[in-house]
Amino acid sequence: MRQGDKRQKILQAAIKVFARKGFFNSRISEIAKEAGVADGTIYLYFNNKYDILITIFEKEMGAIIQKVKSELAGIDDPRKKLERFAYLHLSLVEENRDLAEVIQVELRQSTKFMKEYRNKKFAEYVNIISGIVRGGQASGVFRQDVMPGIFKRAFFGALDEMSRFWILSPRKKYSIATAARQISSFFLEGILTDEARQSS
Amino acid sequence: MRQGDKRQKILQAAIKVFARKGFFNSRISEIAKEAGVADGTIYLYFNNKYDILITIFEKEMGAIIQKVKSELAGIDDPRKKLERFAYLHLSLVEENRDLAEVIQVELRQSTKFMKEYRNKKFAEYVNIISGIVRGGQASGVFRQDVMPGIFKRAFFGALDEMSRFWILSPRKKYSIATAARQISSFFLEGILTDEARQSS
Amino acid sequence: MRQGDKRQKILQAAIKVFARKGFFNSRISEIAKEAGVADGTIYLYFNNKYDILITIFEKEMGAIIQKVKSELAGIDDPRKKLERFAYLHLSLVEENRDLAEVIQVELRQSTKFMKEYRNKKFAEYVNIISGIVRGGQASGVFRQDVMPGIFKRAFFGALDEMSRFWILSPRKKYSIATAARQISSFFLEGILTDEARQSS
Amino acid sequence: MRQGDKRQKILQAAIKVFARKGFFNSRISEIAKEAGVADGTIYLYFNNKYDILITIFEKEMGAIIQKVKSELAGIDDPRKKLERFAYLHLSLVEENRDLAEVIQVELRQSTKFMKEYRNKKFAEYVNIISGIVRGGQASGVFRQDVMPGIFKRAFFGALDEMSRFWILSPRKKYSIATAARQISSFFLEGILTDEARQSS
DNA sequence: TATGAATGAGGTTTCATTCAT
DNA sequence: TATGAATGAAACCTCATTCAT
Repeated sequence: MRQGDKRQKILQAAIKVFARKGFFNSRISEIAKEAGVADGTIYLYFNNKYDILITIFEKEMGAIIQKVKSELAGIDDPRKKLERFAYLHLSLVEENRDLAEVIQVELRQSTKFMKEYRNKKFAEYVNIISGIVRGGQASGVFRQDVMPGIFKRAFFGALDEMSRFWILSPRKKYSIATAARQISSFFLEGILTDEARQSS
Repeated sequence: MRQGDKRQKILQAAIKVFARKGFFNSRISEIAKEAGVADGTIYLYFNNKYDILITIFEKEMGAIIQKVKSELAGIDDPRKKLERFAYLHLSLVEENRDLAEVIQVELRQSTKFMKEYRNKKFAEYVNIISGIVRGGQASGVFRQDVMPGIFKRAFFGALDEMSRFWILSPRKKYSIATAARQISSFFLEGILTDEARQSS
Repeated sequence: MRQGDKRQKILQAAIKVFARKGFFNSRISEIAKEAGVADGTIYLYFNNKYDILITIFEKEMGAIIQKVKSELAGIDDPRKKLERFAYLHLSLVEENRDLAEVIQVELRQSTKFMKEYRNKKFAEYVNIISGIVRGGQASGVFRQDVMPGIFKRAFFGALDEMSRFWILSPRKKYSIATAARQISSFFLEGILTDEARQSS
Repeated sequence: MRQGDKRQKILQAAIKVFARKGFFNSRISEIAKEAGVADGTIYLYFNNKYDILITIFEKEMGAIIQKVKSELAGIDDPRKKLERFAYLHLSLVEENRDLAEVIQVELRQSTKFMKEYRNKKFAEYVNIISGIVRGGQASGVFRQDVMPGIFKRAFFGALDEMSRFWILSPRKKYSIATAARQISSFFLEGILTDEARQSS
């Protein structure tokens, strides 16, 4: 067996089980069974149950960040970048439902996770958004009074809530593309009609 | 002791403890201690630990919905309504940090909570937003192509993520009013400059 | 309310509940409810849960012994006495199913009950049987080699097992009279045919 | 350690503890200690406390039935069979006091045990007796008017009550052989003197 | 006497983790 | 490396009993 093959199997199994049951309701024995290894084997690769969770987050978030950054690198227009980010985020959630559920739940799960662990990967991901905003402000496409630190959270939150909805509901009313376009349009142009805009 | 006084004490204690430790890491004995009652007393008022959580959510969400609805009733302009909603949401979080944390965590906590319990209260809260949007569309202030079902999630998600940030970070860079104004401005007007808007 | 009225109510309720659930699975609160009194009231009349059980046994066994003794007093023939005892025993069980169940279960329940409590009432009851035997031996009706100490247990055991069966099975195949006659005939005449008897 | 060795140890320990304290007053921790295993280990072999009790009953009754049946197979005369059964029963009780106590107590313990669990093993055991009776009736040794269904209970009850007495009293007045002979003689020949028999 | 809310000791059971093989 | 039987700490919850009213 290839080095790390078993480790990978355990991580995949954990994602499945954590997504299905939640971290606290998941049993090490269940992960072991799902991974096809013995309970004890897990402790050869991970320090404890919580360590598996952290590892999933670190590893997968790293991959996601890589992917999103490289995809966005080829786009110049900040507007397109934002819309693309929205599409990528929702697509990734769609393609990795289990992982998405784990990250979503555990991201809030324990204060411990968020407070102690001072989530660098998460910050890096969200900072892609503020980077886009700053770029757009520099090129005069985005308003100067937009505070990137607020925007990044608002934009991420919007996408994240949409994702949660999709994870919970088996069938979607809207396509990913539609949702991504709608959400970016909210943030880019707002929801006012032209008349309303002029009158304000 | 007044009827219900002890029940109330237990609920307040639970909010504190759940916020501090998370639901699964909270111990009944700790809640009892915090409430100044015996462990067993808790079971005179609640069926089990989970029942406490549900009760907190139901009760407090109910109160919040009441408050928000009545506050918004006095406002006509949909734009103001939206901004006011943002402000109220962030204020409520600020004023009830522990409760906010519990609701935030538990809202995602267990799939169980969200799937089984079919969160009516939560839906009711979020639907306040879509109601505002529909009102604005009817009066021609908001664009017709805005999908209220997507908007409500995006707007709530934005506020919610902002709240999470505030709950986790002891000190805020921005005032509530600033954040509320920024976020509503994103959604109302977008972040494009006038030039960018015209060129698009 | 008459003195002792409430005490009586509690005892009756306890018999019902103990019979239904068994001593250990019975709750004081359930007895209280069945008796129509408050939980605390029970402790005005009894020291503890176990005390209720003991009291039931003492009290009811006393009454039964009285009744059986007085009924048998009018019979001379030891054979008739034995058969009458059997009939009375089975009838009493039939008429007081709940009580019978409680006594039967608790008679074996805890060694505690039997060992510590050195069941005088029970001994007195069983000794009615050995009394009959000794009487019969004195009058030459019963064989001299019969050991009354063994006989009393065998006879009581036979009736008791029959009762248990009846308590457990809702419908009886045999009438009480039939069973009483059969059982006494076993003990009086045995089950051998005349041929078998002569050949032995 | 041999497979099942630990399971066996737990069962033996449980028999000891149940006999000493009764089922409800026995603590899992006590059984574990007696068996020399950790509390949790018990749950690797049994679902719960009650399951241990059931297992003891099933397993041991099965063994007893085997033993008694095979011993009786070598005897032809129904009279001898009956006497032998009595002797075996009392001997088994004598040799397995703890087990006997557990079975005796739990056999009556909870209605649950008797009603829900539909005691097949127990029925099988008692039916050995009715089998003997029917055999004896077929060969003309036992009277035709004897109802085997009543007899089996009467005979078993007699032995069982005798056993209970022995379990409770440390020292026996009579030998097992004596008791077995007396009891079978009651049932075979009755207790009437020849004169009384002829006069009746 | 009567109440019933409150107590809190304690038991069953679970499950992350260990370690001998 | 891998196993999985064994561990044992610890938590939820029950319920007999108390006591202020």
